[in-house]
Amino acid sequence: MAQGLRAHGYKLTAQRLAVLQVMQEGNELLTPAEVLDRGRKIHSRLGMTTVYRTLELLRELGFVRRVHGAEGCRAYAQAREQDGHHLVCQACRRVVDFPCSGLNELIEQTARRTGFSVESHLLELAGLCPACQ
Amino acid sequence: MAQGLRAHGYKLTAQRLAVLQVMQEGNELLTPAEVLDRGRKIHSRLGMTTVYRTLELLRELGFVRRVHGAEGCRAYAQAREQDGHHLVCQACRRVVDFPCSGLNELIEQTARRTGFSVESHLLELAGLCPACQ
DNA sequence: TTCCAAATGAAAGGGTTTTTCAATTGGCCG
DNA sequence: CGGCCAATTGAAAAACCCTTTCATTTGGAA
Ligand SMILES: [Mn+2]
Ligand SMILES: [Mn+2]
Ligand SMILES: [Zn+2]
Ligand SMILES: [Zn+2]
Repeated sequence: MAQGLRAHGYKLTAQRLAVLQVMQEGNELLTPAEVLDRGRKIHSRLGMTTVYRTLELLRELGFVRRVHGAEGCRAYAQAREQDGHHLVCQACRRVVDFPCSGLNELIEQTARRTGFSVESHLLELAGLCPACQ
Repeated sequence: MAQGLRAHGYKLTAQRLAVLQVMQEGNELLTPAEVLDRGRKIHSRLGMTTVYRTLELLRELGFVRRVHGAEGCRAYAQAREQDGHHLVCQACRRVVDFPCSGLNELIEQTARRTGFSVESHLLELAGLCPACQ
């Protein structure tokens, strides 16, 4: 996945590798402040600005996805599934991916009924993971 | 809809009526700042704090819904459809509602596969309205 | 009317995100 | 290998957004 950065012409800096590692290690939802905390344990010289920039970069490359849950509106989680969505545990913030399938019918029907062209969608599920139920 | 406030035991203040009217008049996405601007034309003595409080109140009562679109993460739009979702025009910010049907299968399948219990979901569509296409 | 809990908003507080810009550095090239 | 330079970084400041506080006002019941 670090190779993905190279492949897109981005430099492999210690800061980016630290953020990358943080996002790959856990499977919880992480705020930028939490990514900074964890990232500094890997590379002590890491600034908040870089965390913000790197998370957005990883998002553009499809390595992480942003989550707009109840728990604040800016959080990130690893994107395991290509073109998938997140299901978040409300208790422990664990995240799992699920594939985006079964939405097409709803989207097409809505487009037909409203005359809109649908360009993108945002779907998130929240609930309780097996351990927290 | 003002009656809805009364029915739930809330006072009918000029401020609440102004916010209510603003949300009912247009069919665009509105940020709290925009609601304040428009609301002040109806009731000049209206504060930002009250706008925030009233929008959240109207949301709890189901009269408006919050939208987490690309265009900032806090915006509100009138909820015409009970238990529906929003489809937003990326160009002019016009909003239409659509009913939430056809998601159950996806949700149940995801719950089964992950072991999570799904308590809530967030779904938004974005695209271009007929006029903007 | 009188009365009071509910409602309001100005001001202050607090946290988050972005901008700026001088210093640093990854990686290409000779 | 060095040298070079555009890309990258981060400290500081600015901008932004939202919430809390609390003295004052007010809707509506009695
Ligand atoms: Mn999808
Ligand atoms: Mn729904
Ligand atoms: Zn859990
Ligand atoms: Zn439009």
